[in-house]
Amino acid sequence: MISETPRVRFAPSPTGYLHVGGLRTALFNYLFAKKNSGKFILRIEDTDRSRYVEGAVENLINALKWAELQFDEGPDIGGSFGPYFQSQRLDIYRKHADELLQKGKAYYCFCSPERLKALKEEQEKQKLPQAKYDKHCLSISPEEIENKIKTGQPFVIRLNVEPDQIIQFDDIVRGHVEFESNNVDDQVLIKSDGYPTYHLANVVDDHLMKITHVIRGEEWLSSTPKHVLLYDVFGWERPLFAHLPLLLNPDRSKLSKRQGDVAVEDYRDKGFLKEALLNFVALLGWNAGDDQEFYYLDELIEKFSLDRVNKSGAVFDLQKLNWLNAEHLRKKSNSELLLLLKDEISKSQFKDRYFPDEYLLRVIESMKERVSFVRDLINNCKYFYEPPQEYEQKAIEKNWKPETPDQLKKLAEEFSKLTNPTKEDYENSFIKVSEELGVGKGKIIHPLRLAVSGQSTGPGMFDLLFIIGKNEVIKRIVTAIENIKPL
RNA sequence: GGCGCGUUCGUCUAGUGGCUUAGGACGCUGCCCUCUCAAGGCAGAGAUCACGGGUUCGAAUCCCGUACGCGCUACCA
Repeated sequence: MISETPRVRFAPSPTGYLHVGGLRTALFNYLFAKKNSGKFILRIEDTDRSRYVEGAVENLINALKWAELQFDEGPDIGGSFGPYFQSQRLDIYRKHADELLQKGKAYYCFCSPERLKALKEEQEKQKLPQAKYDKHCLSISPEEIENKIKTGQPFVIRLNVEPDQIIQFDDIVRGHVEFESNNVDDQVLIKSDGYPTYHLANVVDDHLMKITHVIRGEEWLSSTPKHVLLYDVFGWERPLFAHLPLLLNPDRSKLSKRQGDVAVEDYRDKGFLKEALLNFVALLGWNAGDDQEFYYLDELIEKFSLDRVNKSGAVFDLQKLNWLNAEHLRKKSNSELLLLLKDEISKSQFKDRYFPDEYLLRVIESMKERVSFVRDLINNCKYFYEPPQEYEQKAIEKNWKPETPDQLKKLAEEFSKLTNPTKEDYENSFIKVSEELGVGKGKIIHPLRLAVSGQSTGPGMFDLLFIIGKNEVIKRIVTAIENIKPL
């Protein structure tokens, strides 16, 4: 056994933001660790200097923290297997590459990019089944190597893949997988800038950090034979592999920026709740085998298992995400929603206005079943925050009759007689007036709604009146009568 | 091109040889509830389980082949 306690890692490269596919990978690692009382480690794979992005690591960590996927070891919190930035472990990789060099399992290569390019073109022209490096530098004598290095010739270190081998491993998700070593290229291990490639770095680090399960996206499946080879050549025990199905665009290609939002930050900024995003992404490629679709994080931990992960890619379906968001929002308590709403107000056009908690709580109670996002608690019912700025034209045409102004005037008069009216008081007054006028409820209720809210949809009429309050209601009725001019 | 992986309603999926006239969810349609919009309830449309061969008394489920899709094929991760 490698270790009693499972240790897993999420190893993103800092390219600027956290991809939702990355979030799913992080989540599965996290769930697996928590479920099995293991450790969840964050490691930054920053070995490509040309792709260095300022602030990317901070973004990554912030996104993970936002989602509440707290890691046990990582860049900003440390741990006993650090450093957790690969760029700070260069000497380690070099040392291990040297070991391979000594064992004859790796070799220096001085080929120029031009020769490599020409080689590839030549191989393609000859229609060779697969294009790979021709081991040209394997035959250079030790003296010559020493000389080239001494004179400052740039070099890389390549893995010396033995031909005619069968490389096999068992993937937790996909079962038995095998490759022929003839199809595996002599992969560069150390680049000419001295940095390791992913292949070397991830194997060395996973071993040194005692990673037991490598849970990552399917795009890595094809390079797993290289990794397996490295474990064997170092004489290390291999971790278990689990390759997760890809997240897909609607056209079934790998989820990409070109076809919509892919950054976790984008979804956060659009107002998605972290609970909903996590819940949604958990269901992409995994299910517990029952009909449950609504989950909180702790339930996911409870039910998660790698052997219920699917093999085929999953389309990222926004409609279902929206539904889950509404579902999670409705399940939240009003006081929880109050905090979120106040935060949203502070970012809205009403940021300078004051609304008592008690008032907002009423708004929430009346609206929570009707919205999908916290910000809808403002945008779908602005009339709770300011008088109607305009009146829905279609509703005017449909409900504003010549006799309406008089009827509403009568209602306003009746309302003005009330002191501290409750919802029921409004209703009683309303019934009284409609009886006196001899008109059906619906004949006045729609114009009333229009006058008070400017809209034709919303919470129950009497809730609306109660929340807005007597004086304001009367004021709005008067304003409406003055301003609504049917065509 | 090579190698690898995959293929159940539009989408996410259940299904591991008979319980399946293939179940659920999102979305869609209709009805109910109702002052509107939602929520909720009910109903409906929607999958010859990619295709073709086998194995078996019996296959979405096992085997083989084909097609299609996707991934990888870098001194990117």
